[in-house]
Amino acid sequence: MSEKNTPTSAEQHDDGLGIRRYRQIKNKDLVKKRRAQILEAARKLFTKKGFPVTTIQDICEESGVNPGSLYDYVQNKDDILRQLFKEMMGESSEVRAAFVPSEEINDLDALRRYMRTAIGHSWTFSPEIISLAYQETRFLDQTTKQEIMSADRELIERWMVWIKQALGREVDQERLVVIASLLVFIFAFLPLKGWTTRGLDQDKVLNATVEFFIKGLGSL
Amino acid sequence: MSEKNTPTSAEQHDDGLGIRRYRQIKNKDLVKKRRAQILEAARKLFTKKGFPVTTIQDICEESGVNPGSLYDYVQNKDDILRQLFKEMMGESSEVRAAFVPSEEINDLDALRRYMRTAIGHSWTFSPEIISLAYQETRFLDQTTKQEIMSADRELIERWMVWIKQALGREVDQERLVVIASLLVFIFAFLPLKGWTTRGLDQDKVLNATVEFFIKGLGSL
DNA sequence: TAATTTGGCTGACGATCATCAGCAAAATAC
DNA sequence: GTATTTTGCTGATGATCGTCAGCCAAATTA
Repeated sequence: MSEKNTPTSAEQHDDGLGIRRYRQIKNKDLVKKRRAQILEAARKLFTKKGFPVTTIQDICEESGVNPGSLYDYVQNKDDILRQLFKEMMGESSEVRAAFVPSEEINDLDALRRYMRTAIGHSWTFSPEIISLAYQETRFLDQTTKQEIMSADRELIERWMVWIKQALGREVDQERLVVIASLLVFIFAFLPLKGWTTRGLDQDKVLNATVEFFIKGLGSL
Repeated sequence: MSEKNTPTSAEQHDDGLGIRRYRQIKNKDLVKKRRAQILEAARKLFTKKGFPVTTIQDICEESGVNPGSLYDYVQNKDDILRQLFKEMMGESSEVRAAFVPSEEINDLDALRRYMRTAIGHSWTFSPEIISLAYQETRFLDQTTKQEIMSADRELIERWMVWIKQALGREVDQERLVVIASLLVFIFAFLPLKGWTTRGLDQDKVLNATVEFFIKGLGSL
């Protein structure tokens, strides 16, 4: 990633929070608070401008943390992106857990209801996070990248199960994969193209999308 | 965009090809050739690494053009991205023109056939170009960005017409917009997520996608 | 209140990058 | 074969950015 500008610093300590520097901040609550500030600002900026063009100074201005202090709370710029993803992954798997359908999905109506909740949720909750996840992935290390990919895959598999349950019959597996992929894909990417649906109200888009998908299942 | 590192150069000329420098290359064929080299290399690199992290040196290495010479053929780094888009837009509108359906789309079968051609084509032809178009848009100036957006919009409108013709009846306009948008969206973005469909052969994905869409039209 | 610790912040270092001036080499003209 | 134009390329310039050492103030402790 950014191999540049990495002077070697002598006398580093490890505070168990992942920060390495010649001194450590003792007040853990403060560390948490500042780190949260930094990540929040970074999320906003990375989303808007992208990781590489966002400067540490930008982050400092947006978060109110002084450039001199910033390195007391995060390891380096790359670390900020990594932390952000950790947070997101945790968040979104929590969310996903919370959004395991509250009812058994045994018919199309149940599927429809759940789909509406799930899509609606993913659209309103984290448009920018998702955009971040898919656009800035390339700047992450291999492991984090793979985590994201497997999360995606897992989600696809869940939808395959739900769809099959809703239809209540055996279906062509290969087609099922494709459709479930399209579904997850739409979830993730529509926020990115907010301008596509500009002028239409969210609710109508949501309805149209859900009905379209339900009908589309007829191809299975 | 990159407001940095822009020393003012005295005594500039304009060669009518958009290059401004203290001297101009006389051999127009050479200019064309070198520029093509540069753009080809840039396309490859921007696609793989992204615009901001690709350095001029990278482009020089990949293209074989010397860093000292490069500025004889393009204005600056931003210009390279802009040129690339111009090229792509020209290319793709040519392609789109060529792919105006060869037959009247008066029923679902004709639509199905055309959809297969169009999607298949857009998937095989320019996965990386499309990725470029959508991921690096934010680094372009407002005008170029708007060009792209309106090309997209235009395409959506065409599909709205074709779909309506295929169905041969009046349909809910708002839903139609959504579906056409989804279609164009899928066109553009699936190549990006090549890994989604990894392990499945293109042809099956294509079939499943088309059939899914055709069935989905039932929601109109 | 004095001594000590802890955190905020100024200023600087080293690295990289885009850009280009000026010279060497090649090509062309004479 | 010399003179002149045209292109290739070395080397430098200015700007920015990530990173951090070290000084100062505030807070805590004694």
